[in-house]
Amino acid sequence: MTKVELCEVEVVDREAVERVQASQAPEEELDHLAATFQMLASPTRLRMVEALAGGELCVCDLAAVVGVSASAVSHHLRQLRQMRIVRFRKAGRMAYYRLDDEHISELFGTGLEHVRE
Amino acid sequence: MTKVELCEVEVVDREAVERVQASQAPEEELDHLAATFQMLASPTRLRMVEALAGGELCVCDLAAVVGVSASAVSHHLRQLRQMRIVRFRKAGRMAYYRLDDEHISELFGTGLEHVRE
DNA sequence: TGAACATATGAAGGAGTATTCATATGTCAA
DNA sequence: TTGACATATGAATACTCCTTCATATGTTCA
Repeated sequence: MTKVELCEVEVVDREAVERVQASQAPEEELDHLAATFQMLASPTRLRMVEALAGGELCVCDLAAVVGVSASAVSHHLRQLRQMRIVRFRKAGRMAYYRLDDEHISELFGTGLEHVRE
Repeated sequence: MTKVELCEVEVVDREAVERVQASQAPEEELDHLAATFQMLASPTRLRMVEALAGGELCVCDLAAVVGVSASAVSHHLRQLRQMRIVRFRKAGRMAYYRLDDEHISELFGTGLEHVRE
């Protein structure tokens, strides 16, 4: 029996451990949530989110705001789309992006409050 | 003049770009915010945060809840401490951790709402 | 004091990520 | 229809991160 197994078995407060374990969200939900926060874990993408909080923008203008290439922005936008952080509408050859819902700006705002305090 | 420079200069909606750029948070704040979200971008740390949302726990019990070694948990806790996601009190050789403030569970809750909808 | 223990930390390997470059797709305008 | 353009995407490289293993620190108890 290794030390690791001991540590998992000989908990200090077994009741608390079991209670907390029982209330944990399902694994796929936590994976999804982690992937969502991962999208907000990049200064470039945060700039994009902050920019879109002010209204929709096309890819080119978004690239200008955050100061990276349109290619890089497009790669980021695909990820943000996949995690439903942003959605977009096509208008001819342009694509206008906006935040998906109010949860996103709420996350941004709460996070900013936290780092500012 | 390269294509990238063109794309940065020839924006579609110059006024929008300048307005949005002017309202962007300072760089060090966005870096800090990105690092904060990074802390929430791991299923293991999210489990830890969710566990601590139910009250304080010692390192060993936290390791038991999330199912990783005490060493791994300790490494994570150090990062979470540095970003002020958690704080702790020492009691003899034990260390009891809790969430730093209500922003953290708010972020967790808002994020969970988003992925569940 | 010395052994056992809870926690902390340094180093390292393997996995994942961001950006760039090159190119593809689809749209507009001449 | 052809050329220019906005956006999208695949591949590759450089970079960062998570976990494990080994070890250190500090505390309790015999």
